[in-house]
Amino acid sequence: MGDKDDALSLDLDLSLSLGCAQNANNNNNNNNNQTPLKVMNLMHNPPNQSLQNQRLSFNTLFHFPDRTSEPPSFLRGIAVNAAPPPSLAVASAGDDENGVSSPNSTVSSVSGKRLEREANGDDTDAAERASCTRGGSDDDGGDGDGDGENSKKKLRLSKEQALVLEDTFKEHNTLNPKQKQALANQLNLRPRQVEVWFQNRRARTKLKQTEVDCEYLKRCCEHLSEENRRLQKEVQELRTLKLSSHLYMHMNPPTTLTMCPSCQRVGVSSTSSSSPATMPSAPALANCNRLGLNIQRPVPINHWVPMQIQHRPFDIPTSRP
DNA sequence: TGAATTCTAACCCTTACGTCA
DNA sequence: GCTGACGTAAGGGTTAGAATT
Repeated sequence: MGDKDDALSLDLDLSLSLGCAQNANNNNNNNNNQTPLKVMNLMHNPPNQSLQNQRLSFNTLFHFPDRTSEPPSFLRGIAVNAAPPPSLAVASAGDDENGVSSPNSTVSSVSGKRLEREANGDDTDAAERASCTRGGSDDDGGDGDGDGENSKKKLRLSKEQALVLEDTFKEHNTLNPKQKQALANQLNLRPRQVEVWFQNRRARTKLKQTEVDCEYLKRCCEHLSEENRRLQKEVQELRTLKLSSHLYMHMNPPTTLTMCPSCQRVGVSSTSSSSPATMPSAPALANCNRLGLNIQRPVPINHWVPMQIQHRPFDIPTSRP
């Protein structure tokens, strides 16, 4: 019974996928666990697509325009934060030159990678850091981290900054360096801060999407389990029918049985004269049909004709958001 | 032209700080 | 005031594609 096996394998495959989905938070770069998002991407993409294509498909999924476009117009001309006091700015710049954390730089130990980054592309980083602020709302002033001691002091973005970042993220979930720099200038932040914010924002989006995907796959699993049960029941019924039809093999094989919907009697439409007396003949049923009841239900009893089990396409139980 | 190397940007996991109940 | 949970900025490592040699 291949159909039964197919149904079972469907069930099994989905269960395996769900198993991966529930380990979504445990994956890392060194293994190839398929998070639900990746699973969903694999459902829509050929399996040999690269990770880069998956990243691109993320943009496609959320209908983001290309990320080389200019910043949205609403960013222009918005002055969110005031510039820091010159003394602070000078002190910060000086600290950075000495490799000491600035009040706004939360770096306690600047990594070589970070130094690389600053030495190469982000040549304006130091200047940006010198001019960036803690944000307009939480300038408590008493933090006392201007000494750049040991621990990394956490910068809290202001509501205005977060709002602009959020709006920008709705436009593009990734930024090219040009956009990043422009946004950083706009918000008086370092490009690195903008970059980190977008990275964390993408992670949050992905986490939420993972949760949604997990729920979706659960529903799919339930749906397929129910379908599996239904198919198994159908297979059992067909087996029973097959067994009972063996009895008719020893009789003169009528071609069809026809049940009169009005009198519920079954007629044999055959030329054989040995039909049971208890069954009405086909002409008798034809009389019933003349009464306006032309609902005949032929019952094929030739069990050697393969039953066509309709494989329905995988219909989604509920609409996804 | 193809291989090796370097650069860059994105991703991921983790850490640590700030806030709040 | 202390504490644990939670949110989030940021550090560090990895990876893949592009650029360069």
